[in-house]
Amino acid sequence: MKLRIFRNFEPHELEFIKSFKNGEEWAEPGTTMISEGQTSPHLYTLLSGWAFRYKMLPDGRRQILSFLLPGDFIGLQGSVFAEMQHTVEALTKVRLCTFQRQRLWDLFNGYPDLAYDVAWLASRGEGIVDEHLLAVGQRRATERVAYLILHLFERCSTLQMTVGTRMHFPGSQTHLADMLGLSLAHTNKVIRALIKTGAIRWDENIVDVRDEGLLRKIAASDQTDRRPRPLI
Amino acid sequence: MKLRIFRNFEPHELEFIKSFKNGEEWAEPGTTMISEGQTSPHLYTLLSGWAFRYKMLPDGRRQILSFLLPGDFIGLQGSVFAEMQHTVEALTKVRLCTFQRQRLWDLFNGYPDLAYDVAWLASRGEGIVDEHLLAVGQRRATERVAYLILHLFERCSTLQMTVGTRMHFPGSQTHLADMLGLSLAHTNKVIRALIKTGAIRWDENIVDVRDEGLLRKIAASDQTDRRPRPLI
DNA sequence: CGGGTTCTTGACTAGTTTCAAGCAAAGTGG
DNA sequence: CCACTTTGCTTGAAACTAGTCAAGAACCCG
Repeated sequence: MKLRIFRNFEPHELEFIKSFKNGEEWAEPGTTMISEGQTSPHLYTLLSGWAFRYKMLPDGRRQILSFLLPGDFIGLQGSVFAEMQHTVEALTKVRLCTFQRQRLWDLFNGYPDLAYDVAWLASRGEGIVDEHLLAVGQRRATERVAYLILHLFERCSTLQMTVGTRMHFPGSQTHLADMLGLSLAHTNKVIRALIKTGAIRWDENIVDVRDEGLLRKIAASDQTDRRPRPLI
Repeated sequence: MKLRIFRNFEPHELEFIKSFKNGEEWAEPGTTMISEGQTSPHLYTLLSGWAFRYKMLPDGRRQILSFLLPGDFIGLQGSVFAEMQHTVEALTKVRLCTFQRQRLWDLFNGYPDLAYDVAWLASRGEGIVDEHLLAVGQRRATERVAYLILHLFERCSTLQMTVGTRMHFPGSQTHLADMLGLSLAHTNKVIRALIKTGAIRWDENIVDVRDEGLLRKIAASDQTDRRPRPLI
């Protein structure tokens, strides 16, 4: 998986990444990789598959904070902090690159460029959550759904996980609802309505962005964001 | 301002911080310190006063992403990224410590402990936004307001900006509404209702948490978070 | 072939927004 | 120093968005 969206690394960096790397693991869909309140001994990079971060209220209401795609760091917050503030769950079967959390310190100590990349990824993560907060706080239901589709489509597109105007979304509508702060029933109605406008199609987990311009108009969105990213 | 909530620094670190530091500035309330889409040459640390980060939709709807209190970094995202993804505005008169953005690289390069602290602050920032997203996405109006009061009170308390159970909140109800994703009118009604429960009082920008337990119960919240933090 | 998800839809309800109006406090300018 | 404007707070009534409840259909799994 050599994408030009990843920046080039120096030989010594690659060497460190190799040594930093602890191993690879597979996790089945539904696996909880990291739990809120716990101190995980590992850090991960998502190599393939989808995952998501979420928080829950005592009574069970769940807010999905973000979806994680290949290249995303998992558990960084927990390694800088003491305990994780959120839970991470695999949405599909997932391949992970595992790191030892203690070695993060070595990284900061000896590999400033990589440390910078880590900060970059953390910063990018916050940017994504900011964008979600804007959507959930200010957009109405239809706009929100349209926004989320565009957001996911753009990220997938960067990772070459799209085929033309189509993208595979492995989550259920419940996942969308929990991400958007909407009820399942209403999320469904909005999706149906969006399909009727002709902006998208939606069959069997395949989302087809038929009319991106229209979808953007519906989302009340202008944002575009395609910057190169580091790979760790 | 020597608080024990800040960690101790090594002499060489203090020296670098001094050299890293570019100067101090004052900004009046309402000043836009950093604009979305722009590349600011500076990074800031908030030394005193309140500020807030926000994003807007094309039609003017505004989502406040977080409030910034003394010790918080401003513009970190923009310095790691190319351009800022949000706007930062002073809520009160504000004292800032300014840094040259380019020197952030020197920091990562020569001061891994400080770089780690920067990552820590970035990570903490994301945690705060996560918490807000949970609130805006899942809590209903009354719970949200209660949550936000508790959140601000705790942060102020850590910074010793509270007096007993009272805290000065320099924002207007419009700011609260824009943070919570509620209309101004409804925010006001909810605040009135909260006062009636006896959980809080609210006079002239002074919020008095009369019954923290009750407020927590209303917020459907358990979260507490008082960890030591680095000062940069 | 059940039994369990996920999706779909409709009817009803409730939480929130919108609209509107009034009031108090704080500026502003003549 | 007094209109006059502006800003922020407060409240009520009406409208509407989204939630809740309920039930059926489609699909998958064992």
